[in-house]
Amino acid sequence: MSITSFIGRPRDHSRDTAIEKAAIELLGEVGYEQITMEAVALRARVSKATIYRRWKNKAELMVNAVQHYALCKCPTVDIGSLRGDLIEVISEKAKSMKSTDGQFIRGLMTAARTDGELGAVLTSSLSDYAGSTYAAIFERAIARGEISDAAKTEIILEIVPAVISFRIFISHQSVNRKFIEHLVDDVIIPTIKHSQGENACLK
Amino acid sequence: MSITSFIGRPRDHSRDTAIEKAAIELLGEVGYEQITMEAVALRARVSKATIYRRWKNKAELMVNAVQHYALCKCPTVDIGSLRGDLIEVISEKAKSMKSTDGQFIRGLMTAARTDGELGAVLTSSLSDYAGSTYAAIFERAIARGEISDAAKTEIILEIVPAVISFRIFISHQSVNRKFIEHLVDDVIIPTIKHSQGENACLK
Amino acid sequence: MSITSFIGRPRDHSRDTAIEKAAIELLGEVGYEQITMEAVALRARVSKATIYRRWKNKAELMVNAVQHYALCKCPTVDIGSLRGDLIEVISEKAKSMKSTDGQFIRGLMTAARTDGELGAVLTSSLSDYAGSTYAAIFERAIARGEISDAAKTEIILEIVPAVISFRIFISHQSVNRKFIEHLVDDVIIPTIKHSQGENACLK
Amino acid sequence: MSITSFIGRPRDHSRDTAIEKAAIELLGEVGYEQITMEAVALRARVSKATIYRRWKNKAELMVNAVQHYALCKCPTVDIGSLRGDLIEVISEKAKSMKSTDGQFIRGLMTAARTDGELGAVLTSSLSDYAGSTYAAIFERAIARGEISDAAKTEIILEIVPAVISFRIFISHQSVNRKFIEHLVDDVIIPTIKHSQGENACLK
DNA sequence: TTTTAACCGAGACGGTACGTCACGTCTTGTG
DNA sequence: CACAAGACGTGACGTACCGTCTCGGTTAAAA
Repeated sequence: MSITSFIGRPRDHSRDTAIEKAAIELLGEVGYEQITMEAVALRARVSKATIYRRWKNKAELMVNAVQHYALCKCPTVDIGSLRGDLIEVISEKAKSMKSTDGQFIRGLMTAARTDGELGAVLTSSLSDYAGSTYAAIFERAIARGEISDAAKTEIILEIVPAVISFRIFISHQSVNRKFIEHLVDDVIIPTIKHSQGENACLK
Repeated sequence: MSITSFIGRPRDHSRDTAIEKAAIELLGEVGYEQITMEAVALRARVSKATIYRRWKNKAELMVNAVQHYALCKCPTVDIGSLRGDLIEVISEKAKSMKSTDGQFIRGLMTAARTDGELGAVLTSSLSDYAGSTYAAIFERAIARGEISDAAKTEIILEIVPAVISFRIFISHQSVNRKFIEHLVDDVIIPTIKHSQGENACLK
Repeated sequence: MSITSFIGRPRDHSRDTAIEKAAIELLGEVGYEQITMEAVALRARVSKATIYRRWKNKAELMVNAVQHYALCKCPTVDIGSLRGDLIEVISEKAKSMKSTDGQFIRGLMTAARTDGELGAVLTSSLSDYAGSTYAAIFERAIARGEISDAAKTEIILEIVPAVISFRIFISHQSVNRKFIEHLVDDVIIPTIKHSQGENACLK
Repeated sequence: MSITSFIGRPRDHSRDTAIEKAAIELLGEVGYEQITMEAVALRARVSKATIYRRWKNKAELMVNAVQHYALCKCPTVDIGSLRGDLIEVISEKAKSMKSTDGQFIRGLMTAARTDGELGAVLTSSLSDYAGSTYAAIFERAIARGEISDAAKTEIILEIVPAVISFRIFISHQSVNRKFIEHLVDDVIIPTIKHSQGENACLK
């Protein structure tokens, strides 16, 4: 008398991981549409049928793979000041986005287009991915008294990844130290200060 | 005896337009990678060879098509105040991005991925596309004395399309009136004021 | 303590029959290579493993199934004359071959191709199948004194099924009454008479 | 002003031949269902698409290939007597059927099963193949006066290939000299004589 | 006017990946 | 052990699209 009585040979979930791992690696190496299901299967030491038993096509596989991967990647930095932390973490994100992670975003967008439903699923994973890192920074800034508890920081969580990905994927401009400092000093900080009320200037 | 002397039947440039038109239509209807060169040719009543004589591949065709299309779409608004103009034009852009133009951006991103060189080409076209509209708004605001000549507005040209496209294509959140007002009031205006110097607060 | 002492659950031989029955049915319905082991298993309410525990592959299963099926189908006719009996039984055979049994032959040929060894196995089963019916007819004809004991009838056992299956499966000509009479009157009877010696003509 | 105005690049019919040639060769080498479209394409130095542009599937390709091949293979023998000619040509046919040609027949039957229409097409090709050879033999026998003009030989054209293919493909018995002589002496010759009238015995 | 070379439509072609399907094997839990 | 259920590796299938090519035929500048 078992709780879950299953029937037939159970799926080997280690294969799920192997496949997603292979997919992620290839995504970083060759880019979304250069990826071959054959290649994924080969690298995961798995048959194509086994992949298609789990995901209905390439797009679904890739999105799921990226999701799972993204969820366990939350870099933390602690320079000691809001400005320093922001510049540091944005630099990190930009760097990673330029390399492997960038392929994720591209892959996600392409895949999400095919299946609208994947878009929603994507949202949460990406927000989590981007959000948790910044949230920690703002919390520490509040703790240090740099900014007040009342500061509305949500919009920052949107602006930063948006601007960076736009630069990298669309306008193909470099996201260098100078730009990041400009972004932090002239957009983010003023926005936060403004959100703390008119007296923000008087601080 | 001219510098470029050519012999033979001259290229029919009316076909260029027909092809790009077909490409744009299909982009809006089915999305970048569902587009078939066969389908473009069919709709443009043109042979595939005629397309490939003009563009070296699908990506190039699409990017060029979008460029030409974008350049002739610069909506103008004139509400009478910086805030009003911004809210109005952003609303417009967001609306258009949600429909046909949205496919452009996606198409562009996908296409740009394939050929890095296209990215650069893309940059200018998109900046022009987005930029000219906002530029006019800021100029009028300066003329009205709302903001000083010294205001650094370039970064706004980046933030706005970036944030909007991120919402629409990636996080799939709605870009409604409330959000746009939030963006204008709590990010754009503060950023501009800040760029005018410390005395911005005193105004 | 027996010579072959086995341990564990004994094989359920009722499943052997169920599987062969399913195989035969499907053979008649869809033809040899449209048959799926999955389908056989499903119809026999049996698992694929159970089939493969009994036969080493599809070909073996099918041949065995057909063998067992064939052995229990020996129509008997008794018109009262050699000519009448022959025409009658050939008509019957032809009719059955056109329907279900036809698939058998095709199946057999295909199966036999894969594994040469199956050919031999097949031979006896088919001879038995075809042979026993005709043998009875000739015996009665001998008993009636229509033909002598010395008549060599073996070759007839080969010619009749060969010609009929050739018509049905290869040349796709109809095997009608007229043809059968022609075959009996102008080939079979002369052949038998000839086998009884020179004096056959004198009869 | 041309008689046949065609549109588009014309099919390279040399490829038709190359493909069919490759198919025939492979049929002889590995047998019908071991043949891979990939392998055919490779050997014919052609792409798979080119094959599928001409035939809708493997079966159709193979049948057509065999047809074209069969039509140009009509062995001729001339020993000088009906009996000798028959034994000779049957031996030849049997030998060839056991090797390469045998694969044809098998392939044909398998393929014909899938598409009923192919059966008809097959008929003529096979009759021609088998028929023309025997026809020549009987004509010479008539010319020599061995048999009368009235001899009905059509049924022989059916019996011989039927019996031989039955032996080879179904009952897997050898078609040796002894059997062929038996067939000729005890079936074919008596049948022909019988067809010449009752007085045949008196000759 | 004739030549000439590029243009054009149509579609064949080589290539490559796709997603599907069936075979025969294997791995579970249960009887 | 047998058995049901079904995952798994393998390998062929037939399809789709890309970008190239090869035809017959057209078109306008050059000769």
